[in-house]
Amino acid sequence: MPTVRTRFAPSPTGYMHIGGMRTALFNWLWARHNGGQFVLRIDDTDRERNVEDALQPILDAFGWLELDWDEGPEVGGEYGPYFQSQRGDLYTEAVNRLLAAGKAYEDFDPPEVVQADRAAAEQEKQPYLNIRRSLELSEAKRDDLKAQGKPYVIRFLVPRDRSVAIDDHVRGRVEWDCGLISDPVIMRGDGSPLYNFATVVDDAQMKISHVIRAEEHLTNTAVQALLFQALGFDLPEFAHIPFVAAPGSKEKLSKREKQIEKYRKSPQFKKLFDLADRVFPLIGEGDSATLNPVMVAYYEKIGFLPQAVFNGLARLGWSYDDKTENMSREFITENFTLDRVVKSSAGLDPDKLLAYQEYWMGDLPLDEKVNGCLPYLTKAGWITDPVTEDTRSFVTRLVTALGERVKLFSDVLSYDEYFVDDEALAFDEKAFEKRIRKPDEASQLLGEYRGRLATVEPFEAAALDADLHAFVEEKDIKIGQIIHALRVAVTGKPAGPGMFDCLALLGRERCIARIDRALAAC
RNA sequence: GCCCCCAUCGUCUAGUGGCCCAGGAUGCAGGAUUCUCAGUCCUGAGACAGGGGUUCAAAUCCCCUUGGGGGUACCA
Repeated sequence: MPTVRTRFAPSPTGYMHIGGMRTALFNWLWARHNGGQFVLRIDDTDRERNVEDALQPILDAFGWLELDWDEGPEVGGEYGPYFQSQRGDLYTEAVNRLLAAGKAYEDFDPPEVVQADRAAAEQEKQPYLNIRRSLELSEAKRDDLKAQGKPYVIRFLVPRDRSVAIDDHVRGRVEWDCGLISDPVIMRGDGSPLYNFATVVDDAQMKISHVIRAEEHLTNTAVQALLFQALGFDLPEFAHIPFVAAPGSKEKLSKREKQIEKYRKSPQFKKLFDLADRVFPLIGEGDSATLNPVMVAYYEKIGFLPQAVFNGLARLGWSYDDKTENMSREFITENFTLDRVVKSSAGLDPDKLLAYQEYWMGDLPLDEKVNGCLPYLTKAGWITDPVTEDTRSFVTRLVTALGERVKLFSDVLSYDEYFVDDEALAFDEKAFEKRIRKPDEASQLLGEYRGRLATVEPFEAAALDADLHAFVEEKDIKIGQIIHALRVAVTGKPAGPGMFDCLALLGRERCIARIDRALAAC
C-alpha cells in the first residue's frame, strides 16, 4: 500500500467548528494509524471571505487537541504552498490543459441567463443541464467577445454520455449518471478557481491518498472524480463520513446565527449555553454569544479536557466494539479504521460528552486538576495572580475536598464561598429559611456549637467530625438537626463537600465569624 | 423539481443470515449508601419505520412505501 496521505482543508473563518474538528480528527487518525502524513491546507480561494488572523483560532484548536500536521502552515512541506490563494499557477496550468484538450470551455452566458435556464428546467420538472450556447461560438467570435471585455467563466465540459462511480470506504459504490450533471464553473473570469476544481488539483498535486470528508461533499464527488480523470490523475480513495448533527436532530450542526438561537433553546444544548453565560462573564471571555458550543474553543474555555473531547469526537460515527467507550488517544489511533465508521448522521450529545469528561477528569492526577482550576480562579479575580504557594495549597485542599464534583475545570467557580470575605458571604435565602430560621432549635444549637468550635483541637476534619458527633450525643439530637444549619451558616449554601472538609477548609476564625453573622441574621 | 445518501432504545452505538424474545454507553425512573450535593452500587422502563419477498432461519440479503438528511452556486 502506498503511503497514506490525508488532508484537512479549512477555510479561515475565525474559529474552528466542532464538526469540522471531527472530520479533521478522522483524517489525522487515519494518517497516524497508517504511519502516513496528515496535511493541513488552507482553502482561502474565496477571497472575499478571507480574513486576516482568521486562521489562528483554527491552528489553536488543533494545538489544543494535539493534532499535529506534517505539512501545512508553519511547517511547510514539499508540496507547498499550502494556501490555495498562493497556488494560482497550478490552477491556471490545469485549466489550460483542459481547455486545450477541449474538456473545458469559456462560457459567456451571464449568471442571469444561467439562472433563468435553471428556473425553466425546474418548472418543467427536468434536471437542469447547461445549454452550452458558448460552445457554438466560433473562435473568432470568442476572441471578439473577449476583446470587447465581455466577462466569461470557464466551465468543465461534463461528458454526458457516460457515468462516474466511486467505491467509497464507508458508503460503498456510488454511481452518477453524467447526463444529469450540469457543467460546473471551475474558474471565474478573474482567474480564481472554484472549490471543486482547486481541491482536485491540490489533492492530486499533494498526492493525497485518502479524501476523508463529511457526507455533504458526496454529491460534489461526481464532478471531482470526472475532473481527476480529465486531468489524467488517479482517483484517490474516498471516505464520506457522516456529518455531525445538531443535538437531537439529523440536521447538520450549523454555525449560522439563526440556528445558534435554536440550539440555545434545545433541551440538550441548553445546558452548555447556560454554562457559558454563567462562566464566561466571570473570566472575561464574553458569553454564549461570542463563544458557543459549535466552536471548539468553547470546550477549551469552559474547562473540558482535550482527551475527553478527543474521545467524544472519535466516538461520533465511529466505534471500537460493542462496549468500549473510554479510550485514550493512543488506543484510538491504534485501532481506528475506516470500515468501522457508521453511515448515518451522528448527533452531538452534550450529556455524553460530559460523561467522557467525567471519566477523564477522574483519571487526572491531583496536581494537574489543580493546574486546570487555578486559571479560572485568577481570571475571576478570586485569587491573586501569580498564585502564591499558600493559595496553591489551599486550592489543592479545596479541589481534593470537591472530588468528583469538579467535572469541568470551570466548576470551581461554583464555590465562591471559599474565596469571599465573611461579610460578603451570600446566604441562600431558601436554605437559610428552611435550615436556620424555621426549625425552632436550630439557632440555639448553632449558638452552642459555636462555643465548642472555638476550642476544638486540632481544627481538622477528623477531629471536627468526632466533636460534632460527641455534641450530638450529649444533646441527644440527630445530626441532621444541626449539620444542615451549620452548613448554611458557614457556606451559605445547602449543598457542597463533606461538612467537616468545609469547616477545615475555612478555618476556625472564618467559621465562627460566619456562624455569628448567620445568627445575627435570624 | 432533479440527483445522492441514510433508517436498531430519547441520544451515541454493537450487530456483516442462526450466538439477538437484540448487547453496551449516555440520559431517564426507583432503591441503597451518606450531613447535603456530586459520586458509587444495585434495579427498572426503553429500539430493529412499514409492507412484501429470498431462506429451514432476517435487525442482518432484495424490492417497494414512508420518513429523515444532504446536494443542487461565478460558497466551501
